[in-house]
Amino acid sequence: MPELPEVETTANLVRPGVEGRRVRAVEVDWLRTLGGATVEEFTRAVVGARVARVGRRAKYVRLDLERGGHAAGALLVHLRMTGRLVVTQGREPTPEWRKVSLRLDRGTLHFLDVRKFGRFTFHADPEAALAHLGPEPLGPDFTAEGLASGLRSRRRALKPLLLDQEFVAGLGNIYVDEALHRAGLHPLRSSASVRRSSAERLHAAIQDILARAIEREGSSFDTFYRTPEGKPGEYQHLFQVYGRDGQACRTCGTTIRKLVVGQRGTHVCPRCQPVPRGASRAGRS
DNA sequence: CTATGGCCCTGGTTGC
DNA sequence: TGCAACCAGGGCCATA
Repeated sequence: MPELPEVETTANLVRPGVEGRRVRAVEVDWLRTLGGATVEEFTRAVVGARVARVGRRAKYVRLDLERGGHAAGALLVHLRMTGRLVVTQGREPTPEWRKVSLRLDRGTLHFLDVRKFGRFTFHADPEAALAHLGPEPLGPDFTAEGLASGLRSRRRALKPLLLDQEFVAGLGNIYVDEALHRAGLHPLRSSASVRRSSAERLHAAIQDILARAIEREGSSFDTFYRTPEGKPGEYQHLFQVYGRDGQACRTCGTTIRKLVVGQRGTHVCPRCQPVPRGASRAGRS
């Protein structure tokens, strides 16, 4: 559930404590977190490297490594549902639910993950590992024209298509529901049927909602997501539909309904987002 | 190409 | 009060 705004916030907040630091040692409590590498392989790839840069691509926090001033692969951290990154200093105790730690020449980067779905993986060729991802929704490659033609060229329900990281990278369940509501589009609406004007509204909604969520350091929808400073995000107070099942739509007063679309809890305002005729009937309340 | 369903996980919530 | 059942869900995979 950490989506683009939460991942961006995480990268921004751990950056000062990590960028420029050298990895002295690693600790691994849960092997699957390494995504298939052995502890020995992971250790060899990471220990002795310097973290040259902390960034974000899609829902990944990316840590670029260097050795002797030359690129030496990257770590890709995917928070999935309950992953968190935190930096501790001195002899602060190891935080609860720690799965992987990088002991740095100053401080320690910890990856915490209650549900163990997250990944903390090394890639010698990070570009190849990220090659399948679609455009960044806040980047120059994500245009209204591109979105409109992308929707037209597919025949999928809007919600699963927007969740597809190959189509556009970084959206998850919460922000898709919010963006579709803002654009007045039903999640089961066929992508091919979306008119140009609606595609433009959807494009604007995605960009505006993500930007505002980043400003507020993401959303804390459950007890797990916290910024690396330990604070909850603030965007959840601005949710229009997500988690508002049974409450009144802030736009029109109609009761918000919860459906299931593609196995995902999905929130709609029946009036703002009219049910499309002929939509695949995947959704039920 | 598109859709569906299972799997991985465990803390918090719900129902009896 | 106690406890079992259920729920959340991103990405990946197999199947239709």
